[in-house]
Amino acid sequence: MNLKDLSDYLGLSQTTVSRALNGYPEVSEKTRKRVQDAAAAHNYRPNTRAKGLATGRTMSIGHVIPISARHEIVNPIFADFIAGAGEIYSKNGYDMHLTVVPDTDEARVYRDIASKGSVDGVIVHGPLQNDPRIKLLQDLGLPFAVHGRSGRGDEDYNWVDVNNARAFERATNFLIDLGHRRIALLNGNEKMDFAARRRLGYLTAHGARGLTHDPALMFSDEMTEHYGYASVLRALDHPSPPTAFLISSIISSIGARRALEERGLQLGRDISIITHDDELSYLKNGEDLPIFTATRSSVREAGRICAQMVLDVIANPTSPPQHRLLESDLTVGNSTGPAP
Amino acid sequence: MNLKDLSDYLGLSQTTVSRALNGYPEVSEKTRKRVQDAAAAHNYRPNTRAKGLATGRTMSIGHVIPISARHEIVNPIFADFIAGAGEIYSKNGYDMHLTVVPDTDEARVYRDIASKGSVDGVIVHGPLQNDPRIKLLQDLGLPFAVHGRSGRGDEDYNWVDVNNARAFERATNFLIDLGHRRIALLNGNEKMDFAARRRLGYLTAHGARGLTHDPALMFSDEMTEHYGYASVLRALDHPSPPTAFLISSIISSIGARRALEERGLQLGRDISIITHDDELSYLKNGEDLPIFTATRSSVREAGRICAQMVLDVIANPTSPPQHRLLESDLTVGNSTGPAP
DNA sequence: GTGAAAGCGCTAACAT
DNA sequence: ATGTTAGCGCTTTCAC
Repeated sequence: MNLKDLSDYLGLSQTTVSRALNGYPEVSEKTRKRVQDAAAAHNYRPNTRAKGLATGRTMSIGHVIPISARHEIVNPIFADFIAGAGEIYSKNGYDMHLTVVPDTDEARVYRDIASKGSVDGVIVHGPLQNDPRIKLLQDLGLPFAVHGRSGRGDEDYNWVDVNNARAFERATNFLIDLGHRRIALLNGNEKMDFAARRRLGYLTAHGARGLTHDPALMFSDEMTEHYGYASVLRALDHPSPPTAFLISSIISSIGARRALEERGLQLGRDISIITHDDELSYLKNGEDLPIFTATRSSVREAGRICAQMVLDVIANPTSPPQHRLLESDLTVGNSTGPAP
Repeated sequence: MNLKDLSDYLGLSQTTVSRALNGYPEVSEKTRKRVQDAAAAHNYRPNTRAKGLATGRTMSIGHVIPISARHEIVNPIFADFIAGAGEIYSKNGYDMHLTVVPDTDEARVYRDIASKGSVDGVIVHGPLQNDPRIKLLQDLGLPFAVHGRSGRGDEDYNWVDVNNARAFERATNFLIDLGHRRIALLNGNEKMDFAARRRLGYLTAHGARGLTHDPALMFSDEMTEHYGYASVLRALDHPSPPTAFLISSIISSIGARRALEERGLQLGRDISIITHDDELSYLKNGEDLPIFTATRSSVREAGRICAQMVLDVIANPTSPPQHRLLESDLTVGNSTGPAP
């Protein structure tokens, strides 16, 4: 059932039917009602492509997901973010367009997307420090918002980010307050902006307390289970091993726990860990401690905000860039204890 | 740059340019070369919507992701599956179209998708037992493939699934062989087909050994961290607590471990757990044991297979339904030990 | 081997 | 308040 069929059936012109359905005021209420009923009865939906062609808007937003060629991992955070963004899109009649690319030829994909005219805007995932994609998108004139940031010069594009630096500064301080002096950092890949900021927070806390950090206890890589496992073993093999671990991801945390189990170390007694993204933090102690984890639900919220941002830019292309720095909102407390 | 601009520039008709670019044989090689070079130089990409309108194919596949209204969780498995599917799509010039919906109005979304003509086919995620979506899609005549299955009568649609029943049967047997007699099952929501099959495998193993299962040790819900945490605590509070846990998801496994830590139970000594989806299984013991986990990489492979299936159906709509039952391919061994 | 023209399903000026 | 008409950018007959 297309517009022509429907209008033939109703004995009206396509125009009138279209107007009735799209809420134009010049249609008589009686006609509108008749049209709407018929449309509903015949399950009519305007063809998206035709509508897009005619209006010049696609009503869809692109998400480009870079995949490391090296590892078979996709950050699970992504799923929650998508869920949040999806909510906003549905609510506004938008679709979501996903492209999965090897991180090697991302630029090409953006160019494609722009010239194929398949989306009205784009969300950038997993920004690196000084990510070239941002300039590229600006040059292409494609509306976009970034989940995260990309180094300095954050003023001239739209982004939503959590305060990673502060989160890790707080977490580190918390462990220092418990008496820990050797704190290992299992960070993400520090080419990624979020990981660089986390590292910074970790270092800031050390600096403020006059503590020196030990590079041998600082790890950086894609946050797989195996990485968590292997890094913990390496840290423990250090002549002067850490008494606490600060872990960037729940997935790596599993590997880390496995390694600690193997070494017979009991959490909260022999060793402490704090894991970012760990939803369960608040369960163990109800105390109102400072906060530093970005949980699944806050990632989802970030998705909502980010999606809304692109829609805003599309609606009003000349408005100034928007920024949102989210503070995390859960309390500390996973398997942490005083230094042994 | 569109077709008209390009053909004007070349002094050719749109027809010829289109033919040259789409590999039609009647174009002279000289012209073709000239056209291709110009297209590349000007970064020309045919407009997707216009092409779609003209050909009647959208070159895009829809993925509909149901979200529980109740919980803020999205199965992380999804991300890996998407990654695999995305690879296949890119390779074949297809796009991926994502719709996130509250599980309450999924049917409407499928109807929308079908009548809006925005995709050539669909992948069904997270099938329930006797999922009504399958009949709906068959009625709508939309090509589709299911990730997973949907109860009995699996013959008349396309699916890719892992052998969940066998996986859990093996895992249970493995624990029984180690001497465990009280094995708790932390299953997913048993309305979902995969969870029902896992339960079945668990029960089959008990039945074959003449053991009775204790319903008080069998849990079923969405696989959140909190669910893992709470279920383990409940199981341990049982007058006759389990000596082992079989856990359906790595996310719940984290909660479970947290609970065990709190009770001071040491894995592999006081208590055993085996977690489905745990990538690290093979690390601890190199032994060549039977296999039962679906890992991230095999989920990715499932995504590839499933995507290829829809493309096949689209290319050849009359071909008989395809089925692929994947056996899992990693060895046992996470935090398991003999019964204490 | 190349081009003119119709049409995919819709919207939006421009009538009336 | 309703209809006519001309596109949106492409593919595809049909003609030369």
